[in-house]
Amino acid sequence: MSQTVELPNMRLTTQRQIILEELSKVKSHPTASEVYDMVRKRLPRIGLGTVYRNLELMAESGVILKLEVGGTQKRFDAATDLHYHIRCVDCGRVDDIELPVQQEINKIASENTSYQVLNHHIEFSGICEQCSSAAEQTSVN
Amino acid sequence: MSQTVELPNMRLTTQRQIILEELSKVKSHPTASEVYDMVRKRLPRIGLGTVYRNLELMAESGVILKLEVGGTQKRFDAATDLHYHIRCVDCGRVDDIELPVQQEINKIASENTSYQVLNHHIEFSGICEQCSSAAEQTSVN
DNA sequence: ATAGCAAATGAGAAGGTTTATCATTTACTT
DNA sequence: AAGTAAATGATAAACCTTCTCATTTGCTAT
Repeated sequence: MSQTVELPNMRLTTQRQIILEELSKVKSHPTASEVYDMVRKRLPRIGLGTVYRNLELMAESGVILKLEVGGTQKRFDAATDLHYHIRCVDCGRVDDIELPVQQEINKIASENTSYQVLNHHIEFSGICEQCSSAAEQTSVN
Repeated sequence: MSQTVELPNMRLTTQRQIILEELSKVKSHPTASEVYDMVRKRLPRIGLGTVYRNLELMAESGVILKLEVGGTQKRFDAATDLHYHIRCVDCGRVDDIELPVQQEINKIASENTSYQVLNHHIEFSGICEQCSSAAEQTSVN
């Protein structure tokens, strides 16, 4: 069943729908250009600017999540519930990590800064399975 | 007193020394081009590439810290002890935040991922004092 | 001291990601 | 079904970072 998606204050264009659909399909955290590649299979004439514009707009309105994790490119996530991420220092891929959300540390942080604390994100870094086994292969020689 | 700085496997060039000195002077977490501006006051003919190259090299050898926090630019920090950061969502400035380092969560994370966990970083987001009071000014009208 | 050499620099080009511009198209209102 | 503002596609521009290479510089071994 396809549920109607809430896109506040924007028109429901084909492009927007398909961008959101494609992003929702994957569990990875694709970059804008990866989303562009996915969407282009269904809408070959879509412009890269349209993808950027809509990812940005949807992130602003809270429909999706923009991850400003390490690496050069921003990544996007259709799952908006708060969860943490782990990034491979070798290949740059980003995965979710299961870890109870520590909502109480916002409070602790508030007591130690002049900022008005809004949120927090924990990013782990490590080496993913693929890169780990690839490294083993090459070191055995 | 000026202490001799350890720069393993690299020549002690004037440029490197001054880049490190200038970075050590500030408590902020400047971007490469901000470091470039600071250094250029003392070495007007230094190239931007040299600044990037050396910040990268020093980060690799652990002399300084490269922060891959949110926003488009990477930031650098002369303090290499593990500590957390808070970033202003309005102006992008980054400050240290006092918070006991939760080294135990690396272990918890390890039990919930196929990655080999190396490290973690917590980034808070919020609104800094300046932006907060600036917003108050404009809303009172 | 100084000659030799590899490493580092400076200047510029090039690469990659993201944003801006603008004529044309499209979704929505009446 | 017509009108209107928003969105699109194509392209250029902006921006950050990395690369290239001739020249300079720091270091080593005379």
